[in-house]
Amino acid sequence: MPSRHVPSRNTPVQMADIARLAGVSVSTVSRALSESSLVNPETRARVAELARSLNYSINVGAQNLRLKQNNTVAVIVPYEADTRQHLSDPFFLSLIGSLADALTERGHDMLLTRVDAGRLDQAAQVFHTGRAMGIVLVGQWHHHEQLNQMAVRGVPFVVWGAQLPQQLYATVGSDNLAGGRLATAHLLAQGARRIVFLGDPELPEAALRLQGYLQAHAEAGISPDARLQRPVPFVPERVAPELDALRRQKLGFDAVFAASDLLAMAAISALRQQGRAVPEDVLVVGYDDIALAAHFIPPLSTVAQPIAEAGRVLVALLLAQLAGERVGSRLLETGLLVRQSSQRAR
Amino acid sequence: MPSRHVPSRNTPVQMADIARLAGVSVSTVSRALSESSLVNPETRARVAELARSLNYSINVGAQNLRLKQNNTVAVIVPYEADTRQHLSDPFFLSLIGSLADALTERGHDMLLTRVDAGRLDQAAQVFHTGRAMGIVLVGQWHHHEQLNQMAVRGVPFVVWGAQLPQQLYATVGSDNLAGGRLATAHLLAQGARRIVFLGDPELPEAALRLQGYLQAHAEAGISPDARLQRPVPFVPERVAPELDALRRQKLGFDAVFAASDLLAMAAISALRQQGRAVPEDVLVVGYDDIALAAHFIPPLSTVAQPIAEAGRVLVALLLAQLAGERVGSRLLETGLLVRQSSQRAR
DNA sequence: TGGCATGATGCAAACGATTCCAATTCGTGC
DNA sequence: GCACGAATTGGAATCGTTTGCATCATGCCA
Repeated sequence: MPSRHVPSRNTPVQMADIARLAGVSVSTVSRALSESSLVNPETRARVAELARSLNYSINVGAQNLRLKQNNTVAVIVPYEADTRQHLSDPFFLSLIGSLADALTERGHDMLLTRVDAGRLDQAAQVFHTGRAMGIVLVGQWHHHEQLNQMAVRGVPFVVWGAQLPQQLYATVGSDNLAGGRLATAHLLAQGARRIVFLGDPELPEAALRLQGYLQAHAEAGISPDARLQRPVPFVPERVAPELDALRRQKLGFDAVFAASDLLAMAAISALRQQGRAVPEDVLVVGYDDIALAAHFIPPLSTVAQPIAEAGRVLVALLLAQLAGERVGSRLLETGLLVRQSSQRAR
Repeated sequence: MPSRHVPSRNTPVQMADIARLAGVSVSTVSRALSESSLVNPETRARVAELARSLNYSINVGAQNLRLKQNNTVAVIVPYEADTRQHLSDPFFLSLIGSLADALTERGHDMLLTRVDAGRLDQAAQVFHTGRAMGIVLVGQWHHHEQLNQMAVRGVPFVVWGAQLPQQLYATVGSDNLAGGRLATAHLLAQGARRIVFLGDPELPEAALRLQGYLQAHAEAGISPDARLQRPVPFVPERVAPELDALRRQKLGFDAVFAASDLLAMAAISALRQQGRAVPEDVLVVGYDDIALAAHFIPPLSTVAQPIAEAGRVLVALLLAQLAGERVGSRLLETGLLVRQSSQRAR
């Protein structure tokens, strides 16, 4: 029994159907639907009405093929194959959300893809197969050379990450150096003298934050203990063992600067396990300003990255590049948000 | 000057190019590349080699058009137009990550789209325009009727959410009723007697959790104070005002059951502001088991939803549906994770 | 009334692949 | 020596649109 409201068609209606019913040719239908001035206003209205009543929607695949166009952008998230790590860091997820918003705003489709970080070159496939007009690469990466090759081959893409020397592609990222310096200077100003750095310096972004950390020390005339710089991957589970190791090695510290909020929260939690209170015994600053940072206990001081802006800028740069412009990298401003986790109780 | 490694072509290489260079017809190239047994093994090898050296990749748009196929799945996230709320709840972001994993595993592309929750019917466009073979709808929704209509029209889709009566489409969701009951029963067992419920009962999922809350009370022979059921949207900023209102109204309570971890964390934070400690003064249980729940302070008791499984099941159901099977809804098991936030200090 | 600009429409060739069918070559059995 | 089947290959139609070009009717002006 057919539905009461809508006659269900098994085969999708297409221009030819409308043409037949309207008694015109497909050419005319095509022109009418694209508001061409070549077609008689009356016919145009008739066709438009018919299309609407038939619930017609154009086949974008065919359209794209004919027009050699495409308005979908691929957002690619590399993952570490060895850990088979899933998409989980709230910051990157938020960035994806932000990209989704920015792309929808501009009327583009977003193709979300994950690729093995080791086979990053195959990211270009999505472009070469014509599935996407351009690529936004988001996430941690150590594959500078592969990206340069992609750029040489003319694949349009932008990267969320750190700006490196000899770089043939455009990146968007927060000012990691300044961020690291801000956070560390703040901790020093609060009286901290032995500050642990948590983060993976193999990732350019984290490396720059570490550099900022060192720079702040230099500016304050303090030479940091290198043993307090702890290379940990961005996985919260790895934090507690690291802090335990510090304790076993009897390396005292009075503050922690973590290269991500997730690490910072894990650190606070681990410290609590050790019986050390934040901020009373140890000061902590994170990085990212994820949604939960403000609601953490204690509220987490952190270096804010402008996420909403990040999505917009990434998209803008990609589109500019596609328009033929020669675009440079963009550094987004970072700001230090001082909350309770880094304020020495009076 | 051409690149050292790869001659950069401005126009993408296609079958015709290979055919010309190999001295065969496009038909043969097509067959060779699809490993057809119709073509001579030698020619096949020659063509394959040529394709590889030219860095050829097929144009999937054209292929899809010809084959009337399509292997991209649209993941649609409705948003509330009035609040213009962005994609931010960690749970939904994780679910998207899980879907991305499940789809990549099966070799499908994922198109991420946001639509105005008021215009949910236009979600079907992505299907009708042929951009996607099917749809996964994720997120909060109050649009039962619109979804039923989509189902009637034959749009293939599955929904993450609650199972409702008179439902013509398939949903996947955790057992919200059981989850709400588990959490509440646990709080009651811990000695709580006045339990606040935080969540928006206009959303079917939250409504079921509330129903579980009531059911647990009934089973314990306790009649809950209706004034403790607070309808708040899933926005952390709305929690503190709600708890303040409770205080002004002098409605005492000794526990909180929040319909999401985000709300629970906001609640703990707000309580702390009021000078009430968790779990010493108030017990708290959340819902979702987001990554941070375990690292919160105190570690958050919560009802775990199996996120990784959720993605896999959603995809499996959609594909089954596309294969012509008549699929029913699926309820995923929920488990209560008791951490410190709900354990009365001894 | 004839010529011509103008407006509205249709035909057919693309876009880049797949596949049915016909054509060609070759080997083989009678 | 001829017919027939198998193995390869090419030609051409097709998927659903767009668009250059040709066509045709109409109106206007001389």
